[in-house]
Amino acid sequence: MELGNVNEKVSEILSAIADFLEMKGENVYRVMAFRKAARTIAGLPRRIESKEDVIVLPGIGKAIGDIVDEILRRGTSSLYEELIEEIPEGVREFLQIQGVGPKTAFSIYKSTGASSLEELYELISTGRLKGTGNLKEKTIEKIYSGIEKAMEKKKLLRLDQGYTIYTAVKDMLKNIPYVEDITLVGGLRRGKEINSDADILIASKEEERLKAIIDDMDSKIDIKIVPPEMFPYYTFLYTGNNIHTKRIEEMIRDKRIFNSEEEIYHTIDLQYVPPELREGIGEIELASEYNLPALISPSDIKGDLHIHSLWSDGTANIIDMASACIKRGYRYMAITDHSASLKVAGGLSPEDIREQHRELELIRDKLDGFTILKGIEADILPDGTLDMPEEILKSLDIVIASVHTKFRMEEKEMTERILKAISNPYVNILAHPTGRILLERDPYKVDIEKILKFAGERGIVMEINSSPERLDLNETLIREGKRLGVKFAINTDAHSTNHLENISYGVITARRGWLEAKDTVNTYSINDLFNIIRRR
DNA sequence: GCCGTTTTCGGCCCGACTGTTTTCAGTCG
Repeated sequence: MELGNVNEKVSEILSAIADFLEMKGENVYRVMAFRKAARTIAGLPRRIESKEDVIVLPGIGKAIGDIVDEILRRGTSSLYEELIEEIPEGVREFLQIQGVGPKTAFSIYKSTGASSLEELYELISTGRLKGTGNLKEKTIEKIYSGIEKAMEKKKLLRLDQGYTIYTAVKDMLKNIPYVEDITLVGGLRRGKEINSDADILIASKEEERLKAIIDDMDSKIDIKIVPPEMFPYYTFLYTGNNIHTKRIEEMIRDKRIFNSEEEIYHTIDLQYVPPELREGIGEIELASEYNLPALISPSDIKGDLHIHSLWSDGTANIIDMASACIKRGYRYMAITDHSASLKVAGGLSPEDIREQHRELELIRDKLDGFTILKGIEADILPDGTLDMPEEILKSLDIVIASVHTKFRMEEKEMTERILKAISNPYVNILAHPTGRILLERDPYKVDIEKILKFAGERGIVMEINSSPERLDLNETLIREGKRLGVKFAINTDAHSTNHLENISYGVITARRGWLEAKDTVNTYSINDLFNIIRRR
């Protein structure tokens, strides 16, 4: 088994088992147990070595422990093998189609034998899905449009998926002596949240030899090999968008040999433009005045203000989350579990909150120089009220509000709903303000301009959600918000200690939005942060 | 499948929405 990927592999097999069991109509709690175990293991900060490492974890007992043990020993599980004997692995892809769940996926396979999105697409295109199983016209239509989206999605890469590929390629090539340098270029290096491929640039004098090695790589990897002396120039050329690179190229004329990317900009008397800014939207003018924003960097972050724990749907307890934050050099974190109405996420009732606070008091005393803020991620109900009584909100250090239900409201309604919620004097932060899930769910219809304006005027902090699946706000909205005087919080919305690492995606997105440290409240000291929050 | 400080069996995760179901099954968040 590949080093470092053990947890992911175990987690992947467990979640496949969950999917297959669900398709077969197994007891939902058994299914949930596998799914939860998969999530817990994926979120662990340490590589699991043995059964003993996992059976101590919440939600993992002897049965799943034995399965993990088997995967660790032989790389797979006999339960998993039995299941894919019955249902081909490709049938799981059907679950990615909007509106298709385990039951429909299984019945499509049973009645047609289709075992991949492409096969299913072919069946529908040629009208052969009609009359099979109990699928009627409207459902088939829905599947048809969903399947195109799902196939499209298969071709695209989120930021995290792109980095994973890059890391793997880098690892693979690191011991080849004639690979002199390697870098990410293209949209991924600029931090774009969705890309069609991972553009990678390699410096080598032995293009042909190298080509033979990288020839059969994934279609989503685009590798270019250039002579080492040209590496800085091509790094520049393949990184910026067209507008940016064309303008710079006109300025540098025919010169191609540089010692570094920095030198390219300095040669033409420009300030060095960081990759995230190379979008051709005014950065060159600012660079010519040496007046680019002093972009925020990961080391500016002093704390995370949106963190879940075992109290709701997180997979780690509060003390473990705190330790992980301290390890990152943070000075504070806010525990913001879900509130009561979000039943699926184990939302906390007012009584739960009081109990959680008793635990927090105990932990607080043990942590020197690190502050845990008592918080909540309160659900914004359809009418714009929060599902937490005022007396609880009053007792908290920080209140995050967010929408988790009724996504399909009309724009006017949704805008009013959110405005009402952030008018609540106890609300400090609006979390994931557009609700999008990249490649899965569109943002809800909302007049975001109006929200940003209101937030700017009233001192509501807008969240940049660092989860690579969300990354809302995007760079355009961040710039717009900044113009309207909005302050931001770059949060991870961590549900496990591993998720804290996602902060880098939030920071790169903030940089694309031209943010500086001072625009972001979680770069402030705890006292300054408290001052901002208390002003509400 | 997991869990338990009155339980080793019997609860866990629920409500809204949608489609073709005339009384509910499947999906989603």
